[in-house]
Amino acid sequence: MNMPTLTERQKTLLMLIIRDYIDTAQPIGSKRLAEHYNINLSSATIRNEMAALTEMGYLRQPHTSAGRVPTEEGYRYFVSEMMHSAELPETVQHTISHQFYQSRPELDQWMTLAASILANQSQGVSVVAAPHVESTKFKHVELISTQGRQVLMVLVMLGGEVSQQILTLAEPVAQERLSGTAARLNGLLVGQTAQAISTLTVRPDPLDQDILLLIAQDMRRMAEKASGEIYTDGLTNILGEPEFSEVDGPRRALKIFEEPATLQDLLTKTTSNSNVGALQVLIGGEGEYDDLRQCSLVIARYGVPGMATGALGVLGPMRMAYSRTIPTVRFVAGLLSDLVNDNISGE
Amino acid sequence: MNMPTLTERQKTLLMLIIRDYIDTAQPIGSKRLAEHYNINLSSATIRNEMAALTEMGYLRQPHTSAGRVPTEEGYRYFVSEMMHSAELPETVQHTISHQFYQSRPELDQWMTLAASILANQSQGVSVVAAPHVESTKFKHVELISTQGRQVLMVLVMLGGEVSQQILTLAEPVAQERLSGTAARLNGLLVGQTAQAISTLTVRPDPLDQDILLLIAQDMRRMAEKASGEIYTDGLTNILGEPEFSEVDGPRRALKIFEEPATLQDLLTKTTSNSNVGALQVLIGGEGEYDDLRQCSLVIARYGVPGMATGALGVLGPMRMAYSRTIPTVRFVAGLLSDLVNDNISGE
DNA sequence: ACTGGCACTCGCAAGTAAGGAGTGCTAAAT
DNA sequence: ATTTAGCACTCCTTACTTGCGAGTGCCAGT
Repeated sequence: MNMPTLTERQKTLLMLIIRDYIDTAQPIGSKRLAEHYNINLSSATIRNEMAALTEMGYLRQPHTSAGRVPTEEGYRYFVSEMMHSAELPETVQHTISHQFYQSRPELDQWMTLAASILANQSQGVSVVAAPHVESTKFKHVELISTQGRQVLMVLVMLGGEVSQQILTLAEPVAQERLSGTAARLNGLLVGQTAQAISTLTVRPDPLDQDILLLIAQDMRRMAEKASGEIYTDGLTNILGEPEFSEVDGPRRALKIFEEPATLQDLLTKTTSNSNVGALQVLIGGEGEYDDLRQCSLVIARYGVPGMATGALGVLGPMRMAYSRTIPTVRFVAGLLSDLVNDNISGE
Repeated sequence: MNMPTLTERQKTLLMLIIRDYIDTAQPIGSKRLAEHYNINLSSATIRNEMAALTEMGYLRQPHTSAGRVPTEEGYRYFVSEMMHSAELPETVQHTISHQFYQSRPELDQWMTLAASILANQSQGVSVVAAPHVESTKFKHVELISTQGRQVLMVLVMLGGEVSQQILTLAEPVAQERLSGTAARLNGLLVGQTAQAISTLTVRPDPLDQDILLLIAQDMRRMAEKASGEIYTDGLTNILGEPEFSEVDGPRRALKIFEEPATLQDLLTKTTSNSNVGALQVLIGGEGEYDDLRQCSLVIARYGVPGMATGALGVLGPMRMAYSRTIPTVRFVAGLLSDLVNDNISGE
């Protein structure tokens, strides 16, 4: 795979071909190209250039005498060229922002909305992973006797997340004793991680130790759960695409969405080494993900590094509308970052 | 559509044909039938009976000279005949129960598990709607000052559900005053519905009234949200079915799953007039749901009537494995009913 | 360096023919 | 009266041709 420089003309031609192919899903011929776009070139010249581009690995012929189709390498070139120039129209930006700021200020509302917007704008399948709080730190615990041996435990984290759980104790405990335990633990645990908490020993009341362990356990569970929440939308969008109607390609691609673990893994792994705000485009599974061979994935990480980050992206056919998808993903990622940021600093 | 009685032989034949068609997805001919199953009849006799069954509307010929295929009416007969006899094998029952009782005792775990089991057993798409608490009644409120003007409000319902929310007040309020408000409201509101609460007026502290309104609002929101949660699994199962690979049938059917509102509507409407435990089979959309024309839906309501009920079901091609799906849906519905029941009475 | 022209390739659509599965009907057999 | 064997008929399926056209590569001319 050599990487020679393209002449300006070859570049223009390549971009045209790919754009056209993305629209029509059909091999692009030299004649068609010469007629539809007013480049002052004859089909013969274009043929020569096409031959060169094919030689270089950017284009491919489905069969001896058919038009050209972009290769994965071709798409990569296309994307890298287009990446910086693409911006979402201002009106669209406003519409999207508006939707976010007028929705209820709750995480799952935002996630659902983000998934919906991504799917609609890109006409692909969207995936949004809820922000994962990177260091869950204790802030406050409250113990409330509700009925008999049952106690409601409310746990507040430094990030602002709250978890509640109903405990069933071995024997009834009076509210005063519970309050004492809570007060002592609050004094002791502020700012600690689950890890640290589980190694502590506390004295006066044996109940304290029990509750402490439950707190550590619940904090670990939260960390797990928060990172597991995945929102998705637009599953039906890609079913209509021609490349999916033939073989069982869609099954293999959609299978990924049925296994949250795999998906989660994919999102975190591919974006873990990239910064928030940076955007990554995986074309054709990049040789690693076999189930995504015919697909492309545009993903980005969002959130506040070191505090809470998540990932979001769009899956589509390799022939996806990158020029629409990429700016949308970037914009929504930025928006969510802002929201997460507001949320953390505000609470 | 006349509804004549079938002879015993016609009945046997019809059942055989449908069962075979469900397996093979191909029109069933008289010869094949005579050879594969050892009924002591010649193909000619079978042909006569088939003609009769066709006449009565239970079978259909795709074209003049092809085998027979069941009509919707045929499937209905099949289902109604099979309904009572079908039981899930004990070993399977145990396996499933086991999975439930060893999972974490949380609602969303159960829902996910139920969806997963239904999808796997039936090889269709499963839908599980979380139980909707029919009368959300107040039990307890707790107000905890966390930081500055921010207050954590924890709301416990009679059914055992808990909701927490962070309020931002106009000005900082001391914990003592919050506790006073909480105590007064707790005394006043126990057992009341959101509806009733929102009409009350409370005196001593103006803060009381504000909090009261927030409580009512939060209770209404909870009621909404609880009924909206839908879990689904096995979306890719039906993509492999031959009836979906041709036209855009799958798109139309799967579209339903993209709009939670529609789905919710379908589940509640079709099961609202049936008792918990009763099972309903919708074949071919029953003329009402156009998007489901080629599909069947097996649904059941579960839970404790008057307290909390939900719905669950399986969507598949009309040619679905009813003999497996129906008992599974029934069994899982029963299981979830027990779990909901335990949950309500236990807390 | 570009373009017009030309021979060539090969997929695609339409048309044709053979094959076969399945049917309905009739007449004979039980 | 019911079942069965036989037969003519229908019409889908498959395979095989054939012609067309889009597209190509290359060469010679501008």
